[in-house]
Amino acid sequence: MVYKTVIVDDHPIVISGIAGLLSDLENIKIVEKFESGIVLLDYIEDNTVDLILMDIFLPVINGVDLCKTIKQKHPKIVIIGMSSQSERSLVMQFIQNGGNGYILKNASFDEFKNCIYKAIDGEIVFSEEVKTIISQPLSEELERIPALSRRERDIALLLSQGKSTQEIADDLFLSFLTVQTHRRNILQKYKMKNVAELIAFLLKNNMLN
Amino acid sequence: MVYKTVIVDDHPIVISGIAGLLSDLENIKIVEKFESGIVLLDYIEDNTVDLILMDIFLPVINGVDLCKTIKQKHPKIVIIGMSSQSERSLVMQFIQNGGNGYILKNASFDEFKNCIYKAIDGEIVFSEEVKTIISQPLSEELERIPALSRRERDIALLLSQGKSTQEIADDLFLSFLTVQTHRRNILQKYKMKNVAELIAFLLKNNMLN
DNA sequence: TTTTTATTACCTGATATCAGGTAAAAGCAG
DNA sequence: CTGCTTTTACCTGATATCAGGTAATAAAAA
Repeated sequence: MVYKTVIVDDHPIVISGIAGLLSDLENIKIVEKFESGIVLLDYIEDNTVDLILMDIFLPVINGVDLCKTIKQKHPKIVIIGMSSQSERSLVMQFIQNGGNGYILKNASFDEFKNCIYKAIDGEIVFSEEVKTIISQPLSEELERIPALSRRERDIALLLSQGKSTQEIADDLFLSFLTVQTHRRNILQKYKMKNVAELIAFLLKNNMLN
Repeated sequence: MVYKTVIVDDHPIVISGIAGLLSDLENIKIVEKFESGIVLLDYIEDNTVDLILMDIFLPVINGVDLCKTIKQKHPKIVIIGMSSQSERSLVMQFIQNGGNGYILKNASFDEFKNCIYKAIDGEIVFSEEVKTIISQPLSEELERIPALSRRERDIALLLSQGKSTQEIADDLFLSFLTVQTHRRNILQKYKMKNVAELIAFLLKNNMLN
């Protein structure tokens, strides 16, 4: 079987580079190249596509939303995201929105080739550097961040569920004033302005649940 | 090379089941079986371990935290998470904390085998059902959830950064009262009690960024 | 073109949060 | 056993949020 492949990138140079790399691959046939996601959406309505390689940073519509939209209508199309630099949360978001893999553009020809074949085979794939990015926080971020105490975690969790100070006090059989103290301590510990920023911070750092 | 493997699960029956499955594999040698994460942490300080298969729902310390702790000191150990049922966010959290793969316990022998070999080979692997779980929201959740309008998204983003109504108004060159209206509309749209719950909701559903 | 949705804006009052200071009892670690 | 951290608790005042209602303009969809 030959996989009909589309490349989407707003840099023509990158398109031709990738096209060159892929031209060697037997069962990958590049049928179209686009510089915009909107045009791609039109195209896949009228044409069969098996594989899409797309830049994540696109004008108008970003890669994550584009991927989501495509997968809703065409779940069988294999979509691999690409970018020059990246960060953990972006990669995870892309995968959560249906992406089948993520490759950094500095990946070697072999990496590209392997990732593409494995993705077609139904796996979720990452290029080497992406793998290290995904499990990065272990060495840097997390060591600097102080942990929540048990009680603080309880309270933060209830805060994330929309509970007020009074409701939390009732839930945990504490005084209103005690919960207030904990709240203040948590905000000070992480130098946050208010609960909104706090919850965002805690969730992004996986410190709740 | 033979991979020294440890199984951690609080159900003895599951341990023996997995041990049985793995006993056929050539270069996988099970050196220990634990029912608790704490004991495992002690063990790996004094012994060489190459591969860990761990249940995610463990007493005392959960699998995600256990994985994080192990990877901080021993990044080279390959860790695969397992559970009977699972949800998207849990799998993503496990991977973000250094996990090399995730398998549902109902996976076939072949799936187990393939995932383990690929993980050892440096890949991040998921069993079939996990893959479907990861990219699920496309069909169910997301269609029910109304989208944020552009302006609402701007405001929600600034809220998640700890900005007050007045600061947001200044940032976006709007009236304080306008921002207040948007805030109320967003809360009503998703039936949230306050910003804390809202931010938690939006982040969990990838509706910010 | 009409209708709907989005964006902008104002007013009021009740309630909640945030920041300041203070402090005692319990639990853990050196 | 003696510090250190955690958890508990109280007081006050300034500021912010939330909920109620109302409404005009602009933009997009029907």
